[in-house]
Amino acid sequence: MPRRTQAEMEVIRTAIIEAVRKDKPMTVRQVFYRLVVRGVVPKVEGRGYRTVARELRNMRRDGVIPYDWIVDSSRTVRRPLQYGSMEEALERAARLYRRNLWGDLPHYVQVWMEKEALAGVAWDVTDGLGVSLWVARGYSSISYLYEAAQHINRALEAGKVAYIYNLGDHDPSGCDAWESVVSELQGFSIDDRRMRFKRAAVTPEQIRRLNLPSRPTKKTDSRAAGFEGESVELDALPPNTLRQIIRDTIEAHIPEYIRTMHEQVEQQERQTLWQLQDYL
DNA sequence: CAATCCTTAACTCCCTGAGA
DNA sequence: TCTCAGGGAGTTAAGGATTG
Repeated sequence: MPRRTQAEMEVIRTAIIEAVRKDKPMTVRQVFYRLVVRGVVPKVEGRGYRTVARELRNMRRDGVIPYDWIVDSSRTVRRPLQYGSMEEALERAARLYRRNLWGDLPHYVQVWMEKEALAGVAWDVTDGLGVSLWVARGYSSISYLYEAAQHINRALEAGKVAYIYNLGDHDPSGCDAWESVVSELQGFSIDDRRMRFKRAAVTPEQIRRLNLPSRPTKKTDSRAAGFEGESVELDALPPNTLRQIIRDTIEAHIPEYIRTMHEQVEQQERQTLWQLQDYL
């Protein structure tokens, strides 16, 4: 494959700016997928992802794209949490106070995502509904699965039924990676009869109903044998549709009156925390 | 039966060779 | 000739097929 001409690169750069301006802040991979869906770059590492990643870096260095339009969610800072005063600590506690919505519900819910790129999109929803979000990053690690299983087991011990939902690509590796999460979590479970696993996206039904853009299934994928049809990226789902799917999935476990009551109690308790400052 | 290679995701730096 | 697109290789965690 010959290298691209400057004119061709200019087309890519224009598409990048357009995509980022519309959906910022985004990860590099999100931008890459946007361009793949639009057919601007191929879905290959070398001439696709890497080109987008490099151009994004250059454009940020050149000041064409602001640094805070692009986020790197794969690297985090560990920094000490410190307060200037007790008032400050109380203020923070009041602001961040969250009452456990699930305490009185008979179900426990976990959401699993295949890739980090869309965790930011999903987090808004899962966080708001008090549900943990687990990002496997392709195939999960045994350590991560064990940790998730500890949370599930605590819920099972409390007599709850655990619902574990998955969002991932509809491709051989994506489906297989989820299968492996299911079997590992079952293996760690103290009672796998009270566990329910469900793929929330991408499902063949969603591909048909939402007319999602597909790509040919990679024949080189060692798991391609036996996989039916075209592959569809989770990224092919519009962000708002993805959020709605997650919201609907979780809210199915929360009766409306419980939620209303919960919000009222939480508000009162937060108020109490604010008032504690008067005693300092 | 163990080693090797390819697959998933998200990033980076370094170097080569083709386009300007 | 010189710049820059793209390939190679690297970090972490895995599974599966093939090779020796």
